[in-house]
Amino acid sequence: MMVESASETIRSAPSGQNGVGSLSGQADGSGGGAGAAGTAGGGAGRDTAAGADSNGEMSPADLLHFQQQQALQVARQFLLQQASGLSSPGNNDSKQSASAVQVPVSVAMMSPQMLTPQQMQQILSPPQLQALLQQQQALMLQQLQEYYKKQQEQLHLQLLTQQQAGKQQPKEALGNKQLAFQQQLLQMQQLQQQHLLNLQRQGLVSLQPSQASGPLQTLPQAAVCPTDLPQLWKGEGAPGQPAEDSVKQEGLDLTGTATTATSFAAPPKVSPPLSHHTLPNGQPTVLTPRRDSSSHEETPGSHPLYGHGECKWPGCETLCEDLGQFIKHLNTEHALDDRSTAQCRVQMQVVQQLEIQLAKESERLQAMMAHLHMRPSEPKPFSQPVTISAADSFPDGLVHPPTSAAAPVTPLRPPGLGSASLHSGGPARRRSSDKFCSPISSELAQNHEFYKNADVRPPFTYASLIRQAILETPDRQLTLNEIYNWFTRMFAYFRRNTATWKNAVRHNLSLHKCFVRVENVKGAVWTVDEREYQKRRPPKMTGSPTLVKNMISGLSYGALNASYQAALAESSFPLLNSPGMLNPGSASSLLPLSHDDVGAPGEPLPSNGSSSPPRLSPPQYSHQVQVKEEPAEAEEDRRPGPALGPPNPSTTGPAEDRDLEEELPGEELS
DNA sequence: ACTCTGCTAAACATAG
DNA sequence: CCTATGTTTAGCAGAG
Repeated sequence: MMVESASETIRSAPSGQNGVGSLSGQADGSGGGAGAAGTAGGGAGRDTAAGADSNGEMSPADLLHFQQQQALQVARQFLLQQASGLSSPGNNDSKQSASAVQVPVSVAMMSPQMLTPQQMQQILSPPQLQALLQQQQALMLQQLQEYYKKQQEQLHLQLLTQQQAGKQQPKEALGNKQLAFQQQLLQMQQLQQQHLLNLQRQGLVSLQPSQASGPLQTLPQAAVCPTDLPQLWKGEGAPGQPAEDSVKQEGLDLTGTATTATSFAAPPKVSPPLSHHTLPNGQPTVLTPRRDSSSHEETPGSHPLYGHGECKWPGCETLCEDLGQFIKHLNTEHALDDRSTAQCRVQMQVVQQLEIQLAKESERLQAMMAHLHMRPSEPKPFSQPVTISAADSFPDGLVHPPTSAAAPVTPLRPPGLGSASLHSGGPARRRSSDKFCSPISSELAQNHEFYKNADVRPPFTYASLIRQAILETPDRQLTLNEIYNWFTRMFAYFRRNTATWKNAVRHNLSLHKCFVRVENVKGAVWTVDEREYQKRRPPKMTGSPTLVKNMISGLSYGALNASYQAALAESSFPLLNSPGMLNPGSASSLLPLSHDDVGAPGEPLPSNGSSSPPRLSPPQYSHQVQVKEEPAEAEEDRRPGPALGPPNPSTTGPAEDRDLEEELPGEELS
């Protein structure tokens, strides 16, 4: 038990480095520095974004309420007018309605506030209603447009200033800022859409496509910002509710629950028009919704959902010869229906997941850079909007997408170290980076694609790489040649200079006691003695004082205990960080699993096909520890073995013993 | 300045 | 003899 918790704390130490973003606060010492920087960054970002947001002055909910109020007012006015037999000359609509109106005085005298829309409908004749609606529609649209225009101006202003400021900052920072702004923009669009929906819902706006394309055409379409999902689906369930309550009491609360259901109809409108690439105000904003999306071929005459001659609608891939055909296809196959909306929804989730991922990774990068003192690394606002979205992400147990987006996220950009370490080339003595390799499997897992393709020297020591290679296999043993293969398979860098690094590998295998050569039937294989490996690690863990401290304190109680904890820390933590786990959505469900897998450090990398079922995990782990017990190198264990022995079993408990039993026979084979 | 660690190079040994 | 595999030594460099 105690061990468990202890290992937890240890685990947190490396995490301070690796998962800086989230756990920054954890690490003390130097790690703490990085963490502090990271958090500071986040905070600043939040501020900035908050500022951007607050520029709106009105929250979506507020705006909606305001509009509802307006609608009510108009309605009241209308009723009053009708009741008093006055028809306002300025109101062209009133012409038709005036004659038809026979509003019971009793009703008219009722305070209009008491009227629900339904009541109004009962009271008013269709023509009257229509007139009313049109009137309101016009009014609201005007208001909306004014509001959004203002918003956009502000946004653009901000964007400009930010871009200028951003020039001195790292590209990615700028990119992120832009992203933030794009998101804001999208958010705005979403807002508009949402309002439209609300109007629609309230029956205040009829949504004939034709009509919608009229004055409303600038409102919805294209990008549905995932960030707004919650909003969208929650209806106006925004934080500030007081106004809403009052509105509801006034009777116009059609929205409430219905919202959730109806709002769903929103996205669909997205599909039909292809001409709408302009932004809300018709301004050809610089910020195209998905300007740097994968579809670079997005030429003027193209459609975001059309590329390489096929429909890019998720899961569609229908071939279309030309744009026209595609559009036809789009309108027929992906019209506004349940399926399309559902797909749209899923896509939103996907995007949202990606954005969350991006935010996390960015944050981590910042923290890493800060920690490395690579740059001033001012706090970047970028992560902010995403952060918000992340916070909101699944507010109300919305259908978490079947993790659709979850797993596939494979960051393909250079690992944390940034350009500095990328000068790979020559006799890179990037040992320093070894600090960061503590959670090697995590780092590897996350950037595995990157290393695989980029000719960049991995920031890991040969020893750790070899270990990783070995541990990745089901039986945690490899021949020299297999190790070579692993290197070349996993790292583009090791496809060159073979003589050099192979020599180094051999050298390391021989040199380090942690690598144990085991004679096999068909030759010799190499295994890892975790205990030895961990034993020599502590001094290296400069990056995480916490860990070192723990190790030291642990040593005082029992050397092995500490090293064992360290082993635990290293072997288990990375898994929590493995790509799949990064997704908040899936994390919760996966975590338990990962915990089980703790024993299999190699796990994260699927490449090897290794991995035996999870059940192996506990055994696996002890297995590693157990390796030392191999008869082959009994000599090594002798010294530390006995002394360390006692504490060890106590921690691992029976598992280890069991493993011993399992292992020994196998080993004795040789 | 010293030590530790890691990398590279190279010499050497051994087995197939 | 050649090659693959291991072992060992030496020098250099970065970091604490």
